[in-house]
Amino acid sequence: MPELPEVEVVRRGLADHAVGRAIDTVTVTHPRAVRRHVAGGADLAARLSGLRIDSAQRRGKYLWLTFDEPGTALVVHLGMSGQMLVQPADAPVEKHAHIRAVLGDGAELRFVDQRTFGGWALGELVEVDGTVVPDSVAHIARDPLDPRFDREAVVAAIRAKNTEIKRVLLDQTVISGIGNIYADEALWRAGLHGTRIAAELTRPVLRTLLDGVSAVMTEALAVGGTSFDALYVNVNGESGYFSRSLAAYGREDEPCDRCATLLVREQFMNRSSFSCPKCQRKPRRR
DNA sequence: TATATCTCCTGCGGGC
DNA sequence: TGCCCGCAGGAGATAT
Repeated sequence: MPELPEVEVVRRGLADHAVGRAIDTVTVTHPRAVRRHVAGGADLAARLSGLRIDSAQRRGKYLWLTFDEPGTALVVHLGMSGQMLVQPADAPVEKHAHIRAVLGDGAELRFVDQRTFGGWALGELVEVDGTVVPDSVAHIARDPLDPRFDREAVVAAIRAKNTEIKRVLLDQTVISGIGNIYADEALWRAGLHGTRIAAELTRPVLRTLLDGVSAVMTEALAVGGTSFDALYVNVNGESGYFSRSLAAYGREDEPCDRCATLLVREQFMNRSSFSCPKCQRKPRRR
């Protein structure tokens, strides 16, 4: 499941293998992959044709390409299973390849997405808080790897929320890039249960939590991100290795690395949460 | 306005 | 073998 480290790996791959190349033609074969582009797949294909890719950028789990046409960006969200692959044009077409962009030198940029939660859309670049981002990304908060990430401002934003801390970590308008996996990992590192009320946590505790978020993402990025199966790969189709280093996520009934208590799985927000019942005490109420 | 819940989607694995 | 069902979860839509 692509979260910030996985999306950053993909962005770096696009920077290495797609930037500088021109787009000849684009073919959209699944309308759901362009549902966020309200003018439709034909419009997206026509507008991309002939553009040269100038840069690959990212905020949180969103990434976008800029072109030699100023002000225009191709916003890409990988959803749960999206892949951006740069392939030789004669390589076998993947079963779930929904968009194919033929690049000028014979390669193809392909958007492959089994569960079709992701997609492409063209957007206008706008300036928000001193940074230029696509308009559809304007509401997304800075992520922990952003050089202008303001930890104290995020601490204040979290303490303003009268809801569970895990919900807040997953709220991309407060802090971006965190999904279910890294939320569980950061909460485990901070010794916090996800149902603790955000507004009741102290500033030092939240600073520790945010430092844990940054650390786990940096460590994951260093080994290519987290892969459980073939659904997350970089632009060359290779998986990351951070799943071997996870301390909480997916480790139900395994001993906690700190205290050896067996980790538990609980339902939260219609998804699974993993925690240590000893290190991460549940709040008394709720 | 803030918070909570629902919905979309497909492949896999388990149970029968 | 084949069918059914639950599960995985990001984010926008809808409900409270």
